[in-house]
Amino acid sequence: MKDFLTLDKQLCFAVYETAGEFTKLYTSALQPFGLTYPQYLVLLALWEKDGVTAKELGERLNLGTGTLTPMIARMASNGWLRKERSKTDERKINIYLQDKARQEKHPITQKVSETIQTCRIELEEYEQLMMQLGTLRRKVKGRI
Amino acid sequence: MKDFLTLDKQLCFAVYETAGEFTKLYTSALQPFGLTYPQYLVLLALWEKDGVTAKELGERLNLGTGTLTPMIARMASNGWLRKERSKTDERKINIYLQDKARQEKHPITQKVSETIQTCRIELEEYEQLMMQLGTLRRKVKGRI
DNA sequence: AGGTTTTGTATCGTGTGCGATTTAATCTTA
DNA sequence: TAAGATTAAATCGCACACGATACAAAACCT
Repeated sequence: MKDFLTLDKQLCFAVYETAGEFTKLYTSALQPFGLTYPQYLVLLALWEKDGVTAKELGERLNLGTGTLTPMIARMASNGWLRKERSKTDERKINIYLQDKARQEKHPITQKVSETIQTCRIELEEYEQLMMQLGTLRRKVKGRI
Repeated sequence: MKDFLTLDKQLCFAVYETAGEFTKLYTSALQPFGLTYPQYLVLLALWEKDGVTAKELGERLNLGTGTLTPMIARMASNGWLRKERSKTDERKINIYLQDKARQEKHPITQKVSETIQTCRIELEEYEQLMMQLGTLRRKVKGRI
């Protein structure tokens, strides 16, 4: 416990660096489609459930309106999605995929899948990490 | 292997989210000192080895000049560090800690250490994660 | 119903993060 | 040694990411 600072430095940094490497990998895979990594995460969320409000999307992705609003605007102007003010509650914005996003789903996911597979991550490794990162994330989040 | 896309989504997102939670935790711990999380990482690197060039620092932190140059400028104007052009090679910039950074080292690391300890991360968990993240990072980095 | 509070978005300012370009200094090599 | 290549920083443009603030619509409340 006495070298916790050194250790801590390494864990926070390990997560920080790994996230950076993922961003670079996905950026290169997505670049041909004119998508950024965070935009791809938005598409992933919408491919699972379309027509959600900005708030729901933000909760799903852990992003606030300060990040999402301009991002949604960019993606709308690039033809990926469409904003529509809710009829029943004028405060809400519903977000819908456009045809382009539905049509490109397979090529995009195919390309990403191929790219990820070149990393040769073992299934066991994958599952362990998912579990441990989940535990870690909950602990870190719970403390704030 | 057939649900790799779904799994993949979850791993990249798990790393992405965890990094975000760390950022929030550190941001709140460092805010009293007027430091951001990336700036704290710069200090950590310099506390270990002072007087390095911008390039060395960038390699240590995995950051390019487009990120580091303005960050160093901000930290210099906030009194944390000092830039000095190398005498022997005028292209290089050496970066030195200022007194403030040396004096505040203990209070800062103390506060961070306390904050991290509230997460109650087990040593075993910690070491496993460090190892697995290292492996993952190398695999992801190696593929680009 | 009308005032208050809450809620959902939008906007703003600051700080990363990155690829591409630029500039100046150093190194290479013919 | 002078032209060309390489290297180290700086600069630029774009896209997150976040906290704070603003604002309008809806809900709440006697």
